[in-house]
Amino acid sequence: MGHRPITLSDIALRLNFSIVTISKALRDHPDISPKTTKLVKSAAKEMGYTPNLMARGLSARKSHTIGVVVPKIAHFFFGSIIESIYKVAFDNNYEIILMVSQENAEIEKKHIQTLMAMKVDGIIISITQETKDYDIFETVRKRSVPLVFMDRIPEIEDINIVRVCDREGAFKAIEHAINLGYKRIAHFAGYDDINIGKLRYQGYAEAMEKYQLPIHPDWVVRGGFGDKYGYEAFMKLYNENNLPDLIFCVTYPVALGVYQAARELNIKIPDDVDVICFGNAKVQNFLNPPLSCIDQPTEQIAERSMEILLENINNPEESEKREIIVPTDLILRGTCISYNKP
Amino acid sequence: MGHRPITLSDIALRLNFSIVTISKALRDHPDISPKTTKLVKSAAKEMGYTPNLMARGLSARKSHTIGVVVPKIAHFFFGSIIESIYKVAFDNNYEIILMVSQENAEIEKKHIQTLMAMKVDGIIISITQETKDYDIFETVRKRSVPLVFMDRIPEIEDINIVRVCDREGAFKAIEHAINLGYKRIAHFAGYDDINIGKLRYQGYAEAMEKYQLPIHPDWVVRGGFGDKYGYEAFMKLYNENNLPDLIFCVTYPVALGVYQAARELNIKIPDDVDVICFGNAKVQNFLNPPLSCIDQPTEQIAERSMEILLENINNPEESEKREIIVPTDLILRGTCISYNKP
DNA sequence: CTGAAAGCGCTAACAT
DNA sequence: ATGTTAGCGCTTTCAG
Repeated sequence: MGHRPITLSDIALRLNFSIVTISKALRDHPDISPKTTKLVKSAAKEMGYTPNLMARGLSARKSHTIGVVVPKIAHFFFGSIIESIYKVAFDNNYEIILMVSQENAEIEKKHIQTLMAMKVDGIIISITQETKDYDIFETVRKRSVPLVFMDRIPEIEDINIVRVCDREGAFKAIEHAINLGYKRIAHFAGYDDINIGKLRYQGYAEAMEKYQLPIHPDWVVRGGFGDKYGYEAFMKLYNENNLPDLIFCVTYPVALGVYQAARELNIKIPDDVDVICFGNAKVQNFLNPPLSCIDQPTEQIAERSMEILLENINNPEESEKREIIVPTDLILRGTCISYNKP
Repeated sequence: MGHRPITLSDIALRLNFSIVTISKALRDHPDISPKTTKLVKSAAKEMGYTPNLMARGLSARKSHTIGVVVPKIAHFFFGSIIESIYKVAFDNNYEIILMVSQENAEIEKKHIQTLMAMKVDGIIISITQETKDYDIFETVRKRSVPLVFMDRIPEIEDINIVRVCDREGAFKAIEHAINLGYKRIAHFAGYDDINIGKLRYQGYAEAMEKYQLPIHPDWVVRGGFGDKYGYEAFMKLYNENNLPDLIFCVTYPVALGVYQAARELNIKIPDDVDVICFGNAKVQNFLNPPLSCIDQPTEQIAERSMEILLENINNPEESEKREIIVPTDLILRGTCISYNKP
């Protein structure tokens, strides 16, 4: 069965034109007369022609393909971002080559190399939590492959960045809580050697300082970004008999861990301990009580990243680097909406 | 500053070998002496050589690339499957080209065409809810591109299939509930013109019949697979004053909608109405009460799909089609674990 | 408007 | 063990 795929040459033979004419006609090149163009296109369709994108890319030195590297994918934040990136790419006639680094810096490096080997026209990346060696990004720059960092940003100079305003988002949330009447506010803070961990803590700290509230050191619990860590952190404070009135979680999985621990300990949210977190996910609506949060507009992050990348692809010269900071929104649901502590 | 990428020819020039020798050495071809191989490899590394995968693919007629098409991605089930597919691909030195059809049959068709144009070595697909026209799959077959259908299966003959045993999974869940003492069991059933909708209903119906329980027609509510539909279906039964003792939801988002409606109506789960659903997601652990479900082992689905596809890629001749049915597990958490109705 | 020539970077056959 | 020849399918000059 496996008929050899139809090529330009097949169409050329059939129509008694040269390969070049066929190639041009198919791409609506102004050289070719409308009549010929029409003829060629209909023949191509009839014969079931599909262009060979590898050949086209090799010849044209342009793959019309964008590489995207993210740490994981079965996660609401990245899942939404990726979905939006795909939409923008589709609208702009680009294909996406998605790579998943699995939070592993080695794999990440390999993926970037593969993407360059595939001759993608540009790369969007959210780095892993453990990425410390930034040489590979230097290599990318040397090869002049346009590059945009998204959300998880390394500390290097002169790069394109799209991120949420973590500091301000955290600040707004804590200020809101303080205005409600909260004073005893803890922060489950992740690590501080990654930008989101550091900046969210800063926002928290600034708000506390502005209203002259003490930051109890035991209430800034570090350790991770997942539900397990949220669970353990809550248990720790509980066992130390040191529960605060409100917990600000660095990510929503951390808040999930808090919900779980609270349920097991029969501690009521929001009455006994209230919760708010950074990061929005649809499922927060279905928790009991629905979880309030600082929303990171994934669609905007994706769109702006693609926008800058496409700009860089189309103007390889004008290489002024951009830093886009997307604003956050406070989304109030069933937590952190009133203060009713003794 | 955009140095032209290093090619085989650059290395050949430097080492005074022919291009072919370099090419072979880099791929550990037995023709080449170990000494030369070593020399070439170190030179390549030093010069920062990266192979051009488009050129290699064009020449070798093999892209070492697999196309994957799914309806969506920011969804736990597909997200997990994709993540596993990426892992298997990585271990087997294949790259994944992921396409998202957004539940749109037109886009799906375009994606499949693009994948063929990119000369992927094979395709794994989960079709959209609205895919009715199966011509494109015939085209894929004609071009002898290996193809595996995963989870969402069209009704055509002689294809590779990997899916969960929906019927049996549903049956097991309902049987479990009946053994607990449940009799008044409703089913929020999605649509029945897609395999998962039809088969899950069948499992439900068979269990009810086996234990000679009546299927109240009003209790089989059709309409969709999302949380909105779950919410509305619950509200409908409530307004009709016709709530059952247990609701079996066709997907977990439907169950989320039920949780939301119940909370708003102040109806207690599992005491007033109990719930179980098809489909597992981590977040179910964090609901109150934690939601029991029929687990679809995403890792296995992904692994088996890749396995069959790779088999087909490596033995293009032996084209006997396979149908893999992956077993489900009943995962009991905080719902559907006891019967305590009046 | 059309086409002939050259080459993108690589690999597979066939020498040597 | 190494090299020569011939493409893969397409696009980009450049001539007609």
